[in-house]
Amino acid sequence: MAIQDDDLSDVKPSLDGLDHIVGLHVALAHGAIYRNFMETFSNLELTQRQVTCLWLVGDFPGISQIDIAQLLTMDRATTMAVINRLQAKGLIMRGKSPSDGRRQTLKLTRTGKSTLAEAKGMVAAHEEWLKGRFSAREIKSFVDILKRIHE
Amino acid sequence: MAIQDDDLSDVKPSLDGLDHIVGLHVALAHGAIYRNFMETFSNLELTQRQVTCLWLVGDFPGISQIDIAQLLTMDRATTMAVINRLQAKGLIMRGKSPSDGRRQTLKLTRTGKSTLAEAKGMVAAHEEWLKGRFSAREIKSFVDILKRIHE
DNA sequence: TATTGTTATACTCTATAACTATA
DNA sequence: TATAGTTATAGAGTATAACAATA
Repeated sequence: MAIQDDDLSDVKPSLDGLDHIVGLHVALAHGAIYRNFMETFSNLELTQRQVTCLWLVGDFPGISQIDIAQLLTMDRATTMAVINRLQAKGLIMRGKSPSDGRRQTLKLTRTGKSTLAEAKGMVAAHEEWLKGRFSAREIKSFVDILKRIHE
Repeated sequence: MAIQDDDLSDVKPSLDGLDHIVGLHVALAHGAIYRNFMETFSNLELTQRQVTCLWLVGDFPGISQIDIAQLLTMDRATTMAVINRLQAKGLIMRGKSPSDGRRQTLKLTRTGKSTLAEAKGMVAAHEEWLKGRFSAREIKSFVDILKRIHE
């Protein structure tokens, strides 16, 4: 008689059967990075997405929502939601574009500027946690592959 | 007089200033993979997480929620939510563990088994999309690094 | 006391659809 | 017609806190 398909009570569960799924490893690594990020930013109460958007507005004052959406591969409405949260926190101002009435111009508030500066320091710490265990060569190879996936 | 900090109207926004942030590339790659996955699974209406849990239950009939939570680094309540969705779709059955009354034993339903088989074929297609552009050596190096991040 | 499941609650990200204003 | 922003709505994942049952 065949073994019952539920006769696995003494088998220790593992991910072995899924080990070849690259997408799973990406998802798990992303989750680990996400958790360390949130821990690092527990004081500032900012998410990865929010810091990234803040950083972009800092780098390109007057940037529009659609620009951010395209750079981060987000939907217009998704971008709207993230920017709304940053505005509610008082970090970003919306204005009208003088050249194109359809566009918003996004800029950092005074608070936004100082918060971004602080956030950059924390991102550096978080990145050190992430990169510290790898050689520069490994990081380069890793980022090259990631870019070929998302670009 | 200094240049105004909003005098960037003719600058094309880019991610250049964030290019050194490894975590961002992981997030963007994860997003790209997520979107292709959802597209691939639009018929089956299953997410990455759901397929992963279904696969684990298929590999280890009788597995408990806490086992899954630990393998995928999820909270107990988060795992509960995912399993609830799979049960609502009729793919998973809950039972009592005979040896430990605190534990649930999770098993696939008949529908769950056929759905998992179908899902595995689609995961293969999705993984081909992901891995097709890389050499076996690149994939190995990539997965090695991802594992060192999440393990 | 510790573990497992459960429920309640909340927040973020994600997207689609439809509407408004502008180009 | 096309683009940008907006609003409404919905679903998924994530987590914390507190409770019940069990070990």
